[in-house]
Amino acid sequence: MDTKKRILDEALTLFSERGYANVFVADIAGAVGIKAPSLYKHFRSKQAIFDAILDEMKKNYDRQSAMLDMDGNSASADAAHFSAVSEDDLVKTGMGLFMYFLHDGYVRRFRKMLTVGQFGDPELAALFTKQYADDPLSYQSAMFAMLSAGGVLKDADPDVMALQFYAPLFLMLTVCDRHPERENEQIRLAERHIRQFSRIYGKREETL
Amino acid sequence: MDTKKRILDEALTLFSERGYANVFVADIAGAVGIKAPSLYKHFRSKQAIFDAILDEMKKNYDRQSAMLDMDGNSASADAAHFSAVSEDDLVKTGMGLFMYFLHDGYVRRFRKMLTVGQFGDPELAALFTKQYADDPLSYQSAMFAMLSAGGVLKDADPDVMALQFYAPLFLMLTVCDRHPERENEQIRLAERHIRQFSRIYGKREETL
DNA sequence: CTTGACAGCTAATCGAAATTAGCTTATAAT
DNA sequence: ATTATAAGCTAATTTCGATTAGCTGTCAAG
Repeated sequence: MDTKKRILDEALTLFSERGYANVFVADIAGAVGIKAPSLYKHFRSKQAIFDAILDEMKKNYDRQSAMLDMDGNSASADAAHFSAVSEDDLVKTGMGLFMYFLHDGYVRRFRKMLTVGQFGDPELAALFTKQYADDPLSYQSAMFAMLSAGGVLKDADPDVMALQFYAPLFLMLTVCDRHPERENEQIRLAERHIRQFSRIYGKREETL
Repeated sequence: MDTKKRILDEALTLFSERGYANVFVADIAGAVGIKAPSLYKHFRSKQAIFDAILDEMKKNYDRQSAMLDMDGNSASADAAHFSAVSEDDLVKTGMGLFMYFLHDGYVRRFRKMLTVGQFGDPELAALFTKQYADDPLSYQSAMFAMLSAGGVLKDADPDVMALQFYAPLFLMLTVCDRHPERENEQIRLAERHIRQFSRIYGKREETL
């Protein structure tokens, strides 16, 4: 029935673990519980499976970023939202985002697949940069600009603030992707990072 | 003559651009100006070429990190070195490091190769994490600890300072690797980052 | 001069993996 | 009941890319 979906799902897992070239159609079939030739009842080729995953991902990302206001265009939220943000608030939302990226099976596998497959394919490279650099930075930059305007944070360059807030989370994600056993260590570090960020940029004088 | 070296050099370029599996021995041979079978006069197999690159890289890294004191063990430098560091000093050394990582052909191609090839191979994943996360962080953490002790910077968690200093540079490197045309934009951003970092953590009150 | 190692070449060979052919069964609509 | 379609299987077939065989020319040592 939904064999087609199961194929996409298992293929994504395998691609994200070993990369496109190191996954054989027989592996995908095996994971689904069928034989390789049967895959061709559902997809024209191995490449078509990959492309289908990509399409689905793009749809998902658009939906998700619409939901989270994570895309670059969002000047939608207004300053009121941010006028009363505490350190704990920042930690909560920051860690929430981090944990979501870290643990959501779909997001995670897709990130790994992109990391693996990107070079040589300009389209993939662009997608990677958009999703994991430009969009988050642009969203957070807007957010920090409002936090500054709202008097919650110091009045510093919001692009740089976004960079200093987000880049550490990105680096820790890449570490976790490669070494799942270091997850807890990285989660603790992430929290320390956000707290310190909040103290450093916060206007209120809290103990340093 | 030094055909062997030329093979390693061209292979590294190709691997870094397209990944191991997408490079054919014929491509490497072609880049060197010979035919595929002739490669086997110099290396036992395609894998042997890859391994040789890796070995050479490890040697280079050890030599280089000994030179730059970039490895984890270096508590060697003493506080005196750091007792009188200005914002411009930090910018100069930080940007120097950034530009070196960005432009040095060898370092750059190796980083891209590791990025591409890492999953599925635990040894490569470990190498990547060591070279591009743990070692720089640990070195810089030590450095910031001294800068704090020396009264140059505020007295904050040095691990987090290192993370907030280094991770943005790392993120910008990955952007540049995928989109060379954005290099200048990223270089400017890197400088803004370092300056702001220095102001935020600096003890002297400079204009914000 | 001649011999042997070296580095290159062309023309096989080998192997692995994707894809196709063609058969079978089940199910659902006519 | 019949038939068409979907989805699976086994057994080819095809393709492609790594590797091997075996020949050739060069050049330095003797």
